[in-house]
Amino acid sequence: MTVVRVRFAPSPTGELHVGGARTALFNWLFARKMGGSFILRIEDTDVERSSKIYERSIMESLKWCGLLWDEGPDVGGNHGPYRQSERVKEGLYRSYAERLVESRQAYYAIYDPEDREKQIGISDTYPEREIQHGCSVTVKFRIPKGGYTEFNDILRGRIRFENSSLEDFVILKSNGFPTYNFAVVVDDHLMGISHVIRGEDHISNTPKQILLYEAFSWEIPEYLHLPLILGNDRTPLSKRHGATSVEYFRSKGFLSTALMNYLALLGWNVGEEEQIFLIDDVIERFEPHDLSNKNVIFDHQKLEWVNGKHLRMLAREQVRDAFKDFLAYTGRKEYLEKVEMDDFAEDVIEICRQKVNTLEQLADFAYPFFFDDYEYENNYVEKYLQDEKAGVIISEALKLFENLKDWTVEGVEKVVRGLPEHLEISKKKVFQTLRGAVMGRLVTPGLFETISVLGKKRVLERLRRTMKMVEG
RNA sequence: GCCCCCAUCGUCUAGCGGCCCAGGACACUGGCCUUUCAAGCCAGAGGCAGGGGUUCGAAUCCCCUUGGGGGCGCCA
Repeated sequence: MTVVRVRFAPSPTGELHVGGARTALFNWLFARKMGGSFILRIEDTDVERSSKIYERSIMESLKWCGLLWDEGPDVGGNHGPYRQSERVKEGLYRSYAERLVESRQAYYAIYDPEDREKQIGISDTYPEREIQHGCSVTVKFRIPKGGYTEFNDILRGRIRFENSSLEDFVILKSNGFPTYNFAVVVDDHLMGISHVIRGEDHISNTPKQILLYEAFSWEIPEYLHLPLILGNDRTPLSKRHGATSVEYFRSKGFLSTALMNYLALLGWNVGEEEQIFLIDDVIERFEPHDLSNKNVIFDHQKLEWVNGKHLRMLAREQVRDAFKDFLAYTGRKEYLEKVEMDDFAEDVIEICRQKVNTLEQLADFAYPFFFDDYEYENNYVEKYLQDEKAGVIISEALKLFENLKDWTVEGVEKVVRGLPEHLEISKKKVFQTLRGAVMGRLVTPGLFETISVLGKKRVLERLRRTMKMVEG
C-alpha cells in the first residue's frame, strides 16, 4: 500500500477562492481518511503577480477553515523548501531542465532581441553567443512525434490526447523560473505526491505533465480532477458574482464549519440524505469515487441555510467564540468588548441564534441587548408608541416589573401574560408595545426571554425612558 | 478553429437495466404552531436536453445532435 501524500498548491496572486478552498478540503479529507500527509506548496513562480500578502492571507484562510497542513512553508518538512521561488534559488528546476536538454527531450529556444515574442532559432546546446548578443532564451520541451498520451482520472476513467494536438512548450522561462507545467511535475515528484487532486481546468495540462514524467522515467501519480464551481449564470465563479473569497464569507458572518459543510456538499453526497454535518465527523466516509464530476453552481441561499443550521447546532460557547472572531475580524472593537465583558452575552446569543442565519445578522439582531443607543424604529413609533394606549401599557408594566422578584422567563411571562386581560387591550398591542419599549424594534427574540435576559435594571431603565417619550 | 470534460426538478443530488408514471435537500407555494420574526412540523408544485439504436424492458448501455464548461501563454 502506497503512502498517501497530497498537496494543495495555490499561487499567491489573490485571496483564497471558495473553489480553491474546496480543492484544499477534498485533498485534506483524503489525506486524513487515508492517514496520509497534506502538503501546502506555494507556487510563486509568477514574479509579477505573486505577493507575500496573498500568501499570508491564503494561509490564514486555510487555517480558519480548519484545513491544517502537515508540511508547508511555515511548518517545514522533509521535502522543502515549500515555496517554488526558494526552490528556484537552489537551481533545482534549471538542473532538471538541463537533464532533458542533454537527453534531447528539450532544447533551447532563442528569441529576437527586439521582440521577445519572436522565436528565431533553437539549439541543443547552450546558445552562449546569441545570449551575448542580447537574445533571450527559454528551454522548451519537445513533444514526441506521433502516438498518444493517456492517463486515468479517478472520476472519469481514461482520458486520451493525441500527441499531434500538443505543441512544444516552455519549461524554463528566460528569467530562469520554471513554468507551471514543469514546476508541478518536478515538485510533485520530489515531494512524493501520490495523488493529484485539483480543478478540472487542469485536465488539458495533464498530458504535458505525463510526458514530462515519462521523459524523466518517474512514477506517475493518480489523478482526480474536480469539477469547477460556477456562478448562477453558469460562468466560472468570479468577483462578478459578488462573493468568492473565503475572507469574504468570514467577514459576512459565516461559520467555517458551515462553509466546509456546504463546500463538501457541493459535489459530494455524504449519504443517507444527510445534509448537515461537521467535516471531522465525516472523514471516514470520504471516498473519492463518490465525488460528482459535474460542474456545480454556487448557491448562496443554501450556504446560508447550512450556516443557520450550524449556528443552532454548535455548542453555545462555540458560537460565542465564532461571534467574537467575527467581531474582531470585522473590526468592531466596541461590540467585541461588550461581548467579552457582559456575562449575559451567552444568554443573548442563545436566544438570538434561533432567529438568524449568520453572525452578521446576529450582530444586528443582538445589538439592542448590548447597547443602549439603539434607535426606535419608525414603524414602532408610528404604530404603537403614538397609540393612545401606549402610556397605560408601559406605565402598568413598569409598576408590575418594579415589584417583580422572580426575573426568570416564567416569572416574566406570568406578569406579561396577565396584562392584556387586565388592561382590556389586545394581546398583540400590549406585547408589541412592550417589545418596542425595551428593544426599540418590533422583531426580537421571544418577549419573555428578551425581558428576562435583559435583566431588571435595564428593563426598568428602558421602560422609563420610553415612557418619557410618550409623555413628552 | 482544434483538443478535452460534462448533461436527472430553478439549484445540489439519489439512481449504476426491471424496486422509478424518478427519491431527498435548498429555494418557492399553502397550512399548522404563535407575542413579532424566525425556527420547527405537515402538504404541494417542479426534472430524466433532443433524436436514433441495443434490449422482453432504459434515467440507467452505445451513437449522433444540441447545450454548458475547460484548455490551446516565457499565467497558474
